Amino acid sequence: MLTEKISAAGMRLTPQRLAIVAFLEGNTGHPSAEDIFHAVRRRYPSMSFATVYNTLEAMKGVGIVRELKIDASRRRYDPNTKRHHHLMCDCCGKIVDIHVDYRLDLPAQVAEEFEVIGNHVEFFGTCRPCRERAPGIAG
Amino acid sequence: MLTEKISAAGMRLTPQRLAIVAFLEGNTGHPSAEDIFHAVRRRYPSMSFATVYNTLEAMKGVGIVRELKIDASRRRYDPNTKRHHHLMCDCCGKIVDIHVDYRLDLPAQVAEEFEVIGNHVEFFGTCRPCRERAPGIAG
DNA sequence: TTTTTTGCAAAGGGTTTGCATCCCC
DNA sequence: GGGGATGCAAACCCTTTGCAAAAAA
Repeated sequence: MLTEKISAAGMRLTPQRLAIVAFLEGNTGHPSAEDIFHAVRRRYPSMSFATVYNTLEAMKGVGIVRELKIDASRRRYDPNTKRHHHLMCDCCGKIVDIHVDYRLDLPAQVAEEFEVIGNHVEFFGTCRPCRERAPGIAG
Repeated sequence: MLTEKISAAGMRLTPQRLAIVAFLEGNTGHPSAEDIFHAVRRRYPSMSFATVYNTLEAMKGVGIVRELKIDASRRRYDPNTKRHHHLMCDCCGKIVDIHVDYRLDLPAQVAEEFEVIGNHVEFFGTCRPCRERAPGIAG
């Protein structure tokens, strides 16, 4: 449970955080801060953007969520911290998880200059619904 | 030359575009719109952000430049359209090109649902200068 | 009680837009 | 000359900040 990770990290368990965590737990939709804000606001009408961003930043720092840079116009958050990658549809923007562990070695020359901690692969292309909706255009 | 690609694409060759292109040609620094704006403005004091963004958007649409999403707080642009990947230093933010052609196959189940057009790998870690500057902290 | 967290509202930074003018082709 | 491109300024969107009030531990 994410809640356990939060208190284990020394973060306080506030109802707002519990609500945010409840929304994120098992969520594979890669929600933005606004998505989270609106979803959580239904239960906590006083919820503010500041709290959403504060909480996400704190959880990010403790490794509970991951910030995705796959969308150029907003940050998205992923509660799945297991190593995985993403595929984004150029047409509808849908983001899909891919659980594959690729072995990606750097050229020796580069490896000398950088100590790699991790990697992330973004695939881009078109999803089947988009292809079927607009054949020859979407792809 | 990028200028040839511009006119070949039916885009007009304005002095502003030539200046932007001159700055981008061979530039491996992954500049942001603001970087481009300031660099070009030295020669063309009337240059506006609108023109920079218009031009980048147009060039992007024609495949002359690529928009990088590696930086969460701003878009960066890469005139290198050859297949390559990037490594970003978590510490100083430096972005380095990696010219490797990885073979990344999707799981069959995913491949049925998505037609992949391309991929991009982001490595994150620490560059040598950062490690030497703050050993044990930076990495 | 102590320290963190919240919520508001305003500010900040990057990007986009509307529109009159300009100028490449 | 015509249609695309420019430049300005304002608007927009997402994110961050300051600070007083509230609440977790």
